[in-house]
Amino acid sequence: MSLPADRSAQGEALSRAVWAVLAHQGLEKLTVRAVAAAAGCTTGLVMHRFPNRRALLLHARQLLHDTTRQRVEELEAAATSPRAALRAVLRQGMAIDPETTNWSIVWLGFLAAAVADAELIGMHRRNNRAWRQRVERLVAAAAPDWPVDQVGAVALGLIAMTEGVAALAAADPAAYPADQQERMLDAALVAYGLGCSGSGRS
Amino acid sequence: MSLPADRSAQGEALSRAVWAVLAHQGLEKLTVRAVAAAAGCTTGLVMHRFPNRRALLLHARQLLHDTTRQRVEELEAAATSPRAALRAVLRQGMAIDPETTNWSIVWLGFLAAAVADAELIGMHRRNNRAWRQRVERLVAAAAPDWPVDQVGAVALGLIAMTEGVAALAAADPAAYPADQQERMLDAALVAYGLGCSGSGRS
DNA sequence: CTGCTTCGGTAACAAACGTTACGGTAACAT
DNA sequence: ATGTTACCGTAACGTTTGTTACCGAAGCAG
Repeated sequence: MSLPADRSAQGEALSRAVWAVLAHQGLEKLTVRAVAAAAGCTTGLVMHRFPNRRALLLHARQLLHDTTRQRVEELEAAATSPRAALRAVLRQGMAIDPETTNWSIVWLGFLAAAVADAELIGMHRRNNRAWRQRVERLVAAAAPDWPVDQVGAVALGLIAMTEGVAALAAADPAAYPADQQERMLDAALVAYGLGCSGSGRS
Repeated sequence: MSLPADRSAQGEALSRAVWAVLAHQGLEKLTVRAVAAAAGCTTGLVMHRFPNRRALLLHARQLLHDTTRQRVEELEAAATSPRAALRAVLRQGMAIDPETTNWSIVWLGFLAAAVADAELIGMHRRNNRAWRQRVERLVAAAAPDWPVDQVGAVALGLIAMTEGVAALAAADPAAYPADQQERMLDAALVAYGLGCSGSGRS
């Protein structure tokens, strides 16, 4: 496993190593040496690329957000209807395959690390508020005649539900298989009056 | 701050110190010395009460579950109707005051710590599956004529929603005030057809 | 070929960690 | 009063942590 020559690409590779350690070894083992080992280099390279450990974590956190936002925007652009867009965006927030499960674990790790770090918690709040506004916009587009507070309550319910099931499924994949998560999401969308055809529900 | 003389009460006090450190300093600062300082004793007492740090964490984790279960059972017993019981039990799972917010942060910390600890993740799964069965039972009691899979999907949605909003509110209390969480819960219950009178909704 | 800069690995540092060993004190039994 | 036991604070152990300093190799200019 060799690192890329480009400088910013190295920072990205190191951030990916942070995600890998966070997903497989947990926050307590998230040391500079473990990240270096996961990236296939030594601690020297890590400390030459970032001034200290916190800067490495902050970069990895921001890159995680940028990556998910880009993926979400692609999903939203590819959707054929507002309700399909809402469902697709919410769906990727759950833990329905090994990749999204990993992201959920990493997300949990960063959240736990943010408890004692003002900058990390600030990044979380900025990113999460943007995420919330996006879902509110999607809900409003899917139900144009709803009053504002209903849009807010339903969007909050959907956000919390996907975030919560992602955490639960990440911690216990056997008890929360992908199809149960999808049924849960579709049942909620139908109950809220936001069900969309084409999702395979009877 | 003096510790109680009774032996098991000391273990409980130390577990409470674990919660305090986890809530205010985060998982990364959860050291034996920090716990001892929070409990008002030295590391000697901690290591005489528990064989090692992991045993301390495991005890604190189990005590957290036992405490919440007891509180939930009291709420359930005090409810006047199945739907009121469901709502009361779900409500306490959110982060609607400083106390429940603290518990959410502690819960997140244990979940993040469980990533690399087989015993911690086992405890989480046992406890969470019991919690899920309880909510499914409450949903079935609140809607006796539902088929089993609908009970499961709705219960999962409610569990995930409260768990998720607790995490979100714990990380950003200003953006997720208590009344928004309650409105979210009531909107979901009404949408699922589980709304109960007396919750103050118009 | 020689000098200079850039890069990254090696080794070491102080601090903090979990854990262990020891010592002193209080309570109880005899 | 004396021996015994339980209790817990003190101090130290070896290890691991983040961070720093140093050193050799590679690339380029002259």
